Amino acid sequence: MKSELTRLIAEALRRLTGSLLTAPVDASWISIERTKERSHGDYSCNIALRLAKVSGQRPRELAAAIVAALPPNPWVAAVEVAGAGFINFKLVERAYHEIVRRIHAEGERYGESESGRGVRVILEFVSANPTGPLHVGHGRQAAYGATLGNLLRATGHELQREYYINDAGRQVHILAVSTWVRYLQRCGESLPFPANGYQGDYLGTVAATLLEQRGTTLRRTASQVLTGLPADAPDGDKEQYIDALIARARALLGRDFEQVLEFSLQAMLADIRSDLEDFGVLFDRWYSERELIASGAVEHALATLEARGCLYRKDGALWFRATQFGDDEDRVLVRSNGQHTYFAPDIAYHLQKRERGFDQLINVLGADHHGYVARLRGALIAMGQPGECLEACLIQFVSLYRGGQKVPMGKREGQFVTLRQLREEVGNDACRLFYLMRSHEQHLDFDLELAKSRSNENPVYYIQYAHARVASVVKQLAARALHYDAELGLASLAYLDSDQEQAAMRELSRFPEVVAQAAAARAPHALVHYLRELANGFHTWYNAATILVEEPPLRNARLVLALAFQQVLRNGLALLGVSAPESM
RNA sequence: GCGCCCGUAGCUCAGUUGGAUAGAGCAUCAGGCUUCGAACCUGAGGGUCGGGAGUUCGAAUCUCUCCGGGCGCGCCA
Repeated sequence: MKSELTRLIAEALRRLTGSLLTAPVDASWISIERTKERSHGDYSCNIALRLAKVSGQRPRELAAAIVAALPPNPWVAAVEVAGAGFINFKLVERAYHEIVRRIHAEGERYGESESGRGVRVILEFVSANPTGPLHVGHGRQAAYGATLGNLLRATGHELQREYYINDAGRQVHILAVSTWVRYLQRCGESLPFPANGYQGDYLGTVAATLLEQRGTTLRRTASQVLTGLPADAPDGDKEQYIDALIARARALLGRDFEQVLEFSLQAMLADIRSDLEDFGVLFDRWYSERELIASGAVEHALATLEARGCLYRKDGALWFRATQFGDDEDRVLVRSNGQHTYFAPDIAYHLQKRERGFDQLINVLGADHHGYVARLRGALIAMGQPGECLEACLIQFVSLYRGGQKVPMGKREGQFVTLRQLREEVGNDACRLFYLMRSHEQHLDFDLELAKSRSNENPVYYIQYAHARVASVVKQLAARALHYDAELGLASLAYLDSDQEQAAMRELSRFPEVVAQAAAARAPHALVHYLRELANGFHTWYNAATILVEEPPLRNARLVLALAFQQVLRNGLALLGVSAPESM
């Protein structure tokens, strides 16, 4: 409809060119918007206001001239000039009946569009280090990424969803040694847990399983482990200590060290995967950093940078000239000890994403990673890629509140709340919706009591209830020995002439635009707000009108509208990953 | 110190190429079920859009500045 009206305006402007307008007007200047207020008609155009300046006309006079020059159109019932010079369109009723028919015909596909056709997108999200369970912050990224993926698919993008597994590097060695210390403690050895180890209780469980499977074959005495090691924090340096401990573990365990590592890693990954799967968060591929490294991708990336003269050696390390590409300082890629930093494989991974043919690289990241974006983009540019192809969606932090009190979440002390705990406490539906309710750019206060409450204070039920209410009406049909005649209903849409019904059809027609806009703006929360308004429209109408009336045409017309509501609610909830119950 | 994000009703927040009288939910107050589910609906009160200046027909939105909060600035990941 918008494009239809844009065409009308463009045609009118063409007719005025040479008389009122000296130069042709670019079509991109024409914007058609939905009116906020019913009295302003259905759509509005501000072109006269925008052109007033360049053409030297008074806005209202120009608007009147444009209106006079508009070609006739069967969908437009009335056009008028209002306010400072807005051109308002009122559509014929049939235009809205058409929407109801479309929803009926398209069913679960209603809302989809082609705005992203031909665009290949790789969406990387969560990608949490496999060194512990996911926490509530990851949960927000998971919900956001999953829904953004749904929105991108719904708008025709060619999408790949990936989880990048950081299964190489120092942190997995720390994971292995942390598990081993827990294991030794379980064996009865008395030794302290390293300050820089992974503190959470979960490793105790992993160690217990390890003990079951391997018996005491991995046991070494505390003095074997500790003798000659530097002091741990707070007296010494926790980094030096953990590195020495890792070296000692390797020396004492030999090849078994790798097995402890692998065992711990797989345990963590299994936990993360099942957690996400239970949350309805799916990936097309789990991409292993180790496999990436083994494939030679890092050498390839370094060679690409080298060939472009973007590397240099200093203090025995290999540096990337990041400052030449928008970063604050140059970055080390290969340390003086020969080990590469985490940054090197990351560059390789993103170069490879481009080489796999993706146009857009969307990364969903925690807000604390924002400093990292410029660096990565710089590297892509340095390797000859367009910097705009990388897009970072930074997800702000989550605070949990219980009864007005902030729940302490210290990751260091291992007392953070896990995603699993949160899901078990409030349920997946409330969890997904609460995560997505607010703009991702906004710090989120997650109220546990509110999310759990089965009351009118909880927005989750408001939307689901509207869906269930329609199902309930349909069930009533049988109880009253009536049946639903879709054909009759669709032929009787003119009976839907109340204010609520007119407003309902207007609201329903917005859905594809909302989906497209939410996808384009990477803003799933816009969909939540729309669904709330849609549910409000339904509840208002439901309270004002009786659906199951005597006259068959009116009854079936209202049933068609009710089912259209239900369809759009269901489609929207599906995009959010929230269930649409028939009863609750 | 430098950089990024945020500041809108008592509380939690929408408001994205600058548009018409700044909107929701919760909370508060007043109403509505012998009728398809009251987990609902109707109405009311509540605002210097953090302060100030600028840009223009028009600013919550853009620019500058100040104030206040969050986060990031490693040969850690």
